[in-house]
Amino acid sequence: MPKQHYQQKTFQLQDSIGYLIKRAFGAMSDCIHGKFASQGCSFQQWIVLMHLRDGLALTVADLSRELRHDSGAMTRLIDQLEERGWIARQRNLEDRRVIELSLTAEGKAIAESLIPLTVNTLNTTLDEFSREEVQQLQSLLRRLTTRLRALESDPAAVKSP
Amino acid sequence: MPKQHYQQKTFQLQDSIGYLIKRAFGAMSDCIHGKFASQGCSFQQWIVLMHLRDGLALTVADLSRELRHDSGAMTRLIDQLEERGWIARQRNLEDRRVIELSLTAEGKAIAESLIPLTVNTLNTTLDEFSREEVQQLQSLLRRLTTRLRALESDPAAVKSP
DNA sequence: CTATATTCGCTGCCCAGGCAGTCATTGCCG
DNA sequence: CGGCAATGACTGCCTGGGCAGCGAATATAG
Repeated sequence: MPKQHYQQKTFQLQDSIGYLIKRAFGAMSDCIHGKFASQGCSFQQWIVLMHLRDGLALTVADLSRELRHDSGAMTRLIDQLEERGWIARQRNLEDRRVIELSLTAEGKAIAESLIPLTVNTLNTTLDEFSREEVQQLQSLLRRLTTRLRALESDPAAVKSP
Repeated sequence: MPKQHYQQKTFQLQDSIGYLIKRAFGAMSDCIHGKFASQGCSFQQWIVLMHLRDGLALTVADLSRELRHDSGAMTRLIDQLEERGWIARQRNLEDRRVIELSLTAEGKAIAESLIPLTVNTLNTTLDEFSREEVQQLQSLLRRLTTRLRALESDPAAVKSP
């Protein structure tokens, strides 16, 4: 029997963690997309460039998993970035199914030039929060996500933690 | 000069509050949409029904604002719910631009029958969290959203809080 | 070695949602 | 009263992302 954080009879949408996260996510998206809109590089495109720069992903499949996207959607995103000359495709010779992605010099420059915009936006947004509060929020969000993914992959985990 | 929660030289995407919220939101969406998928009523449709049931919104414009949707998207959502016989449209006689929405008996029954699914999902998800932690998370998310919206509507608020 | 399964990148199709424009109605102000 | 802006609901158009399916390449089983 799980804890009764919410009761059926008194349930209010506005108190739901899901509602609050959706709201925060929406506000955050509006904010950052607005800032990037005038930069000639969308926020999503920048995220891809940063993943490549930091070695978090090397292939289309990597990026799809990281960004929780369909591989088809990712192909089209990569197409755009390649057209702009920011990334290059090269087929892997050892496993010819794989296409290795790499940043061009121009792509790297664009990616790095936009770091301050993101960092400043985050710092400005969190200006009223103490260091401890930010760490609490990070920790709570990480635990929540971990829990949700565990339940998703193994619903039986509810009773045997 | 805002606090330096993040630095440009050491910035890592994985630590960003934005990244963590997006991840949590995605996991939460997957979880709840999966649960609703087999119920013949999508989660979004249920949200609309609940708003009407609880008087949080009475018109298409209300719902658009509440759910941060375009009025066009909302019109189409309402179309579906009307086709299913869960809500009814009636033109307001005092202001003939407005269409008042109301739940049918069937719509109300569907909405209420799905409350336990949502409440149980939330409680199960948050089972490993203490009451204090849930309240902290709610509070932090509310403050974050408030801050983001304030910055959006009045960027000058950065320097004069 | 052959056959089957899996992975990878890609494509066509569909749907949800945002944008802009329309029409009707209402409010405001000279 | 007349003109004009604002609001509400709705519609076509376009984009982005999910889904299913493809062909090529690789891994694994018999």
